[in-house]
Amino acid sequence: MSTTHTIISQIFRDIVLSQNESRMIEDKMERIELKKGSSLLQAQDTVFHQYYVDHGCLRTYFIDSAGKEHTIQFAINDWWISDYTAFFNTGKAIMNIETIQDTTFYKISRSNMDALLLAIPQLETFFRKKMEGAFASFQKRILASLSQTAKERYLSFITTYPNIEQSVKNYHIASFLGITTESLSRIRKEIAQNSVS
Amino acid sequence: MSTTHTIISQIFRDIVLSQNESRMIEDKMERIELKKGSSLLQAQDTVFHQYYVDHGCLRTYFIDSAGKEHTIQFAINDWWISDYTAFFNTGKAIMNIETIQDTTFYKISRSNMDALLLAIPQLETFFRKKMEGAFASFQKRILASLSQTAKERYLSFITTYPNIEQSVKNYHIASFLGITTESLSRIRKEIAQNSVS
DNA sequence: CGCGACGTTGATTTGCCTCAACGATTGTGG
DNA sequence: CCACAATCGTTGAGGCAAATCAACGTCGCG
Repeated sequence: MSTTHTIISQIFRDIVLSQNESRMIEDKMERIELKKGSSLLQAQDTVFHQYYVDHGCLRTYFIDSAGKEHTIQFAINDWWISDYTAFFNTGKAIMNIETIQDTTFYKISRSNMDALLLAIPQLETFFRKKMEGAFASFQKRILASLSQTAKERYLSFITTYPNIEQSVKNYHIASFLGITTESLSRIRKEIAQNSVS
Repeated sequence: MSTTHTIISQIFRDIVLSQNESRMIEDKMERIELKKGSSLLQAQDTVFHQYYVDHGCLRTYFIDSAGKEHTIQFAINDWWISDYTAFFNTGKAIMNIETIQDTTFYKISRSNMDALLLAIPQLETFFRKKMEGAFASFQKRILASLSQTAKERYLSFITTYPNIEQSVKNYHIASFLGITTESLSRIRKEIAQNSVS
């Protein structure tokens, strides 16, 4: 059993695949290793791929009209990531994707994915579930941004991503939470002080 | 051709359905008319249905820990709406759904939908596309909340929903934008003044 | 070692909220 | 159909959370 074969059964462990099906998928995905700070996708590019992170960390971010970066998603171990809005229509990206650590990931193109979906119908369910999960987490973020203070959002962030803080820069977290680095720094200070007393 | 039959071909006009298929769908959907201010779903309810609006207006909102309402989505003509996070898992709602005008809509249960998806595979694509559209609009909202001021969000709101303003109360719009009614009022005043000068 | 990137802290400003009062509009019963 | 109440929208004063601007530590790396 090859290493790649092993990773395929790991990625799709929710469904049962024959050896043949596994090999088909393996053929359509490409393994890539990149150093920290590499760009995978830039706004205006046509989005052909989605990515599965084996280890390391990717993030999607977008740059607003004032030139500020906003992090939309971090992807660590076992997460899928892309600019999905563009990926679904094979349209132009509005987001950027980059590695923020040395990262090993697998990529699959929209056309290869469509072929696999036809050949292996169970994958339809697999990707639909991933989609529903992503949808739910987006909704959760909207609720959070409407109803929570920056401090509350930070606390729930470190609960959701308990180990991410060592991996990512302060300003990445700040841009995910929708605040400045200065504000994040003050929030951390406040939390540290409260937990001492 | 019955009225209901007509509406079915209207709802699913993106795909081609045989008369038989149309009738199958018709059997699984229920037409409902409700007066303004009626509740369709409350938080904690198990979510069994999604809804297609024929005419009128529905909204989903959630109530945060401080008791404040936040509008997540308006649904007018030809929109689908539900608490999708819960609908997908047949789980408990965190949102509420109500009519904010006299509304005619159709509802379909998860189990009936699953049956239809099996019987009419094209529907899989139809609903996936709807899903992708909803996903994109959620993403757009996250971007907006991260990068735009209340005034900018209001301006893009009235562009996106040009005719909704007559139908919905000020405080519904405010709760959608994540601001207070007072702030919305001031924003409107400011815009009116600028357009005069 | 020294430079650049990153994080922290302080002073000030700003956008929006809160609280309060007051018009405007809508709906309802007599 | 009018009168009155309830609901909704507007305006003002004051406050607060977070942004901005600026300066200064700190850490890692060539």
